[in-house]
Amino acid sequence: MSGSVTYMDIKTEIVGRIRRGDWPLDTIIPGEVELAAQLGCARATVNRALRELADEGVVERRRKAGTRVVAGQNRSARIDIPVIRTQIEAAGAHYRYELRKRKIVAARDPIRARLDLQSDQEVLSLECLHFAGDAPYQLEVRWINLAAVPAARDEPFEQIGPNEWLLREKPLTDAEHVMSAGNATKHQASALHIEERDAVFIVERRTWLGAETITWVRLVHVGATFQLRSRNLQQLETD
Amino acid sequence: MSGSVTYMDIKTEIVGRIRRGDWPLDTIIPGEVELAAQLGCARATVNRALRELADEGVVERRRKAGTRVVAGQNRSARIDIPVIRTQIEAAGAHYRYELRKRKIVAARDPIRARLDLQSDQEVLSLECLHFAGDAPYQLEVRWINLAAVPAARDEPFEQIGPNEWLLREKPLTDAEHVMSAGNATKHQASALHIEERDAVFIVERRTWLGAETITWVRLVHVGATFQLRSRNLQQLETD
DNA sequence: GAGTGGTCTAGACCACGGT
DNA sequence: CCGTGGTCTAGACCACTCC
Repeated sequence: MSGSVTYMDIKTEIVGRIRRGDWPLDTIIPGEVELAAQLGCARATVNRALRELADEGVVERRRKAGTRVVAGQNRSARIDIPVIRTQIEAAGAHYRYELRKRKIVAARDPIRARLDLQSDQEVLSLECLHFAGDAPYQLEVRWINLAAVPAARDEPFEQIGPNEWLLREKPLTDAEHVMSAGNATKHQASALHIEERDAVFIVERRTWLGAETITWVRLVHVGATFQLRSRNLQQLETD
Repeated sequence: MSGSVTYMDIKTEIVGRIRRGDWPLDTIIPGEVELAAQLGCARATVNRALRELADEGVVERRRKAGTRVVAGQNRSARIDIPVIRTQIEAAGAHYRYELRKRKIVAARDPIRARLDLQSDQEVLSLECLHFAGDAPYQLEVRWINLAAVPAARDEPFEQIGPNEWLLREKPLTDAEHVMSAGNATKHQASALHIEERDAVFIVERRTWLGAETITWVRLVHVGATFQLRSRNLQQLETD
């Protein structure tokens, strides 16, 4: 019996064959039934291995057509957008939060579109600053859809940031992130204690609960000190 | 029998319960066996649903301890780093490639460390420019580990960019991306036809084949026109 | 129409990790 | 120790899609 063949074994074996050149790009690899026979395991095990490889972008699968090698074509990466307090404290710095603005307004056009609102519904407009030690780290400009999150109307956001508050109060089902670079505006520069036109790294996030848009936020970071990292490990055995 | 319960049904149901507040943050939800009984399906089906939810960061699983709700804590997003030609052509623009520099050198320190080289091994240093129509779109500065990719020594890279060439020639098992914002250096500004200190969006990528580092590349984009997007859909039914 | 992946099931054994 | 998740199996039926 000698221990079963695991789905990890199969992934390693298949990536190995691709790597060795046995299965060049665009090759249609053998079907699940045949692989199961070759490798001496159940089809379900092969299926799990191939499903994960497809998920990682190594192969592409289509019914009837089979499984095709596309390794490397789809450069997809998984990034973690850090929770600000966690990130700052992980770096060993003291985290401080400051509310700069809090105002209930009728949604005008750029915001109305982003929150997907029909009429001039009320939204909560917030501006906050997050510090790492004494240095400003992130400027947060946020709009919250009050129709979706009525409880936000009574929350002062003086002790707790809207990010953490929303995480606690409101589950979410869906998120969109847009990352870009920009030159600091006068306003951003003065808030972040940098020079005007210094580079800033901007993350814009929209979140939904079902079909309802909850919030839109622009997170502005000092470009010189901020990075997003991703590492996709295949966890292959050494050979 | 009324059609089986699918793992998707289970995911929807569980996210629904979390959303409705039945299972607040940090709740330990029922075990697989019990859920299978409740929902009328096999344990394997529940397992698949929970495994995927864990993968998406909605819950956290530990043997013996059970499955805990952590929804929203881990903001992870999947982004696709576009293949430059595809991206430009998808936008309806003409793609043009230009080689600006090609040189074989002994790896000095910043590069040696990035490529994880032991001694002063030879590396291929390249600089290329990618155009969308007439406008420079991306400046590519790349080093290739010649020990790992000897064939690159004989490739002129005049007709084909190193990105596309490497994708064809060399599989990869692992990739790391670092994204940041910066102010254009004089060199970058002149290459990209922008002003010095204009914001640039920088993606740095390292790739590996097994334990061997293949290449390190810095991709510099005009900040005002470049974005990375991600959208994590939960694909829940409307309710 | 027929072949391939997509999924469910029922049962089994294993491995990790709280107690 | 022993409960929980982690995985494998063997078999079955279904759904998509290419021919």
